[in-house]
Amino acid sequence: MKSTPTPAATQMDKPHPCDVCFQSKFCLPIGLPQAEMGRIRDVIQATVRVQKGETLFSAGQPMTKVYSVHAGSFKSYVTSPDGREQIVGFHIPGEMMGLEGLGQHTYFTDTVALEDSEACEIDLRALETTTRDLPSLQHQLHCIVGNKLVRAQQDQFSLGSMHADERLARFLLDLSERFKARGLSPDEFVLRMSREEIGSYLGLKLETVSRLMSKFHSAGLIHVAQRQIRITDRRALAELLMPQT
Amino acid sequence: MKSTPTPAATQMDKPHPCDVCFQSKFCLPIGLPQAEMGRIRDVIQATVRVQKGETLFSAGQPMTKVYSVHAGSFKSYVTSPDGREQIVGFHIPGEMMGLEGLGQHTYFTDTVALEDSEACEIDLRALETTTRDLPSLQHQLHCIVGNKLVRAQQDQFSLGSMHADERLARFLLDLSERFKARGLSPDEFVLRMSREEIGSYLGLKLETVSRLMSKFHSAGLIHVAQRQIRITDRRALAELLMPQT
DNA sequence: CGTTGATTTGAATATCCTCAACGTGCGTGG
DNA sequence: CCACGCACGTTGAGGATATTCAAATCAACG
Repeated sequence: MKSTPTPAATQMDKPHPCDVCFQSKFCLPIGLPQAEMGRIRDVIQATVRVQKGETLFSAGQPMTKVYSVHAGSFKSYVTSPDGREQIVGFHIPGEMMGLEGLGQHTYFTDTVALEDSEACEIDLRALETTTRDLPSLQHQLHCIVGNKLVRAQQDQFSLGSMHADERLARFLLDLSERFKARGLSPDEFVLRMSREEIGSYLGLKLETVSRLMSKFHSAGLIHVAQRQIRITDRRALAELLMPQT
Repeated sequence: MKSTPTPAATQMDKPHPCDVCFQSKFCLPIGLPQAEMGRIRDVIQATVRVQKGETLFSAGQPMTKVYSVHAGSFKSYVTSPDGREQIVGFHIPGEMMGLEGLGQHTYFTDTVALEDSEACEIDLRALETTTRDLPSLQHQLHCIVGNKLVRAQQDQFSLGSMHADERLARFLLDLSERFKARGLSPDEFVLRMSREEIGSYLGLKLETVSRLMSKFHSAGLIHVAQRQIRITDRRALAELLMPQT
């Protein structure tokens, strides 16, 4: 399954897509010394292909790797003893998955591809060793987990304090921003997840999500055709998040 | 404000209370070489006293330190642009605060003492430097952030998939476990936060929390007298979390 | 004691959910 | 190429859960 055959150093000019997660604007700026970039790349072991619906890793499994999305998209969900599932995150290219296993060395979520996708494997041992040598990589890792924690807190806010329509608006705007950060169109994109999956993530039922999509559509905030979304009135969508105005 | 005057090495026999967060059962077992323990202690700079209601750090502030609770308790909350507040966590002795700032070097929550409390300051630079030299400390830090991420996902499950009574039951059982892990009674304890604060954390209104406390009380699950709680039927409380049984 | 803030309790309401029916798009196979 | 079936999505009506508003009670503290 190894699909990174060329030594890292030879492709310095053309960044490997997996570097994205180490170069996000929130973290280190691009432009590290080449030697360091080479070593950072070396912790990326291989690229695995995962078909739509297939599981990348499961809760309870011993954890030896973290992953970054190379192409496609994934969902992560937790399952309670009585079988209820809650999606705790969607992942698009450049984002890391599996970090919550850092402590127990056990995955805590089931992570499944939403479409045919590819993920980069990063060996945990190699990552830990290399971060010790390479302060810039250490900092990068801290950035990533810090931002994961921030995102989790934002999700908590959404679930705990926002109304259904605000949650959906935030979801759409957040996705839009993330696409933009990856160089994709922020205004027009395809949802890779079902209404039910969106609902699970937002703590809503699929019917509620559907109703709100229709409501946003007829209010002229977005154009919806199945999973194809176009944001037509970003400002109004953003204003939903500030109810008093 | 410095209240750790004695060199770390001289008090090896009697662990400093702040070590707890570096020795949790979920992370490294106690019993590191003394030299390492000494260096780990050295990253703990000082102990700050915070009076009830005072702020330890605020969202948006530049972040140079993380903190661990030495004594007392804290709440962390996020505030939206329109002024709504959502408590995203309570912290008891041995737990770390401020880690979500790792990425942006900016705090993302307001963290406030629920009672007169003490927190240990840990300089971020010192922590980063020392973790590079000390694999055991690096691993410890990874454990802590990993467990933070797991906890955040559990909170997301609670907020997104559980009913009000289940959320409160989980809250009480979770607190109970954390007290137990710190050597305190798991069955009888004092809530340091108001009904409103519990409600904020659980995504409920204070009246709902109050009603459920009363309901649990009359159902014989717990004994409630203001903020004094005694868990009288742990099993029944736990069964609330598995609705089908 | 009287004031203040926190908590409890009640009644009416709103939001979101459940159940159910219907529509739409897409792939498969005739 | 069209028809069928199936998964997904939409829409409606009624109901449940948690909220809002309001009032009463309790505890702490000067």
